[in-house]
Amino acid sequence: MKTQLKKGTLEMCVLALLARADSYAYELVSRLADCMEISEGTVYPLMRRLQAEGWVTTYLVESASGPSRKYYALTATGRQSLAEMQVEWREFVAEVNSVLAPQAASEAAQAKRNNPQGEVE
Amino acid sequence: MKTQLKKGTLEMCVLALLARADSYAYELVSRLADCMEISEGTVYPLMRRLQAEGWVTTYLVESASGPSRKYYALTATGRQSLAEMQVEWREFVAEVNSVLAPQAASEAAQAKRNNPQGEVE
DNA sequence: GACACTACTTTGCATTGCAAGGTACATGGC
DNA sequence: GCCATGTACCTTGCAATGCAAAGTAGTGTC
Repeated sequence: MKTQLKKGTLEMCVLALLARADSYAYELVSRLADCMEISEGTVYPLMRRLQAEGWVTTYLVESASGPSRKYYALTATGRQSLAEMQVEWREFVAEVNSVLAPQAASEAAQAKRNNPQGEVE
Repeated sequence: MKTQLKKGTLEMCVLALLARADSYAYELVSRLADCMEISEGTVYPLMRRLQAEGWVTTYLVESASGPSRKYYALTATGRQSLAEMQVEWREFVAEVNSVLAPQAASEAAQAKRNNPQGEVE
């Protein structure tokens, strides 16, 4: 079931990590493992998709001990898309929560208004 | 993109609606439309899946004006599964939020502790 | 009967996770 | 040198589950 929940969120999570620091794909897998998991079989096609969208660029860095690393950096377009995804995510979470418990959802909406990062709907 | 976000959540949302009142599939579509959308092509196979899992039972009710309606009712097993799904959903949301903004996520975790419905992790 | 609405159903497709398999490079042990 | 291990990259087949589109059936209205 978790796998299905993840669909649609991993791109955004990867972009969010890259917004904080450039990474190579293998490193992203371990950085993400702290909070959630993404498999290697997923991350490479995913990075390719992000690149095709123009959301990331790549550069190679020689490694002192091992193969060279292909780093990914967020583009301005990618940063913009990440912001839009985050808005969509928040709206989506609110929608689901309003289905699960309409009363609790309105409390969550209040908490969101008090969140400095949040945007008033 | 929204479509992918929805994957994994619709079963839970449908169970949540049924927890509040029995419904027939077509009605579920319109009840859900208030907060989020589910297409007809989705809801019927989904109801079949829920039934196969033993989470819902069905009964037929003659309609005064139109074809008879196939109502779905939540079973005790379904109610249990719904509760488990909700726990998983909350954990998942927290995970994603912690990736998006590690600091804001810890604030959300505090808000969750103050939520009477919440469960302390 | 034709049309619109309600209610149900199926099917093909697109998308995107995962697991498994593989390649290449560097290092260390035998 | 050969093998094992770890790092880093990559591909492929599959499963699952949304959606759109097509269809059927019952009822009411014109």
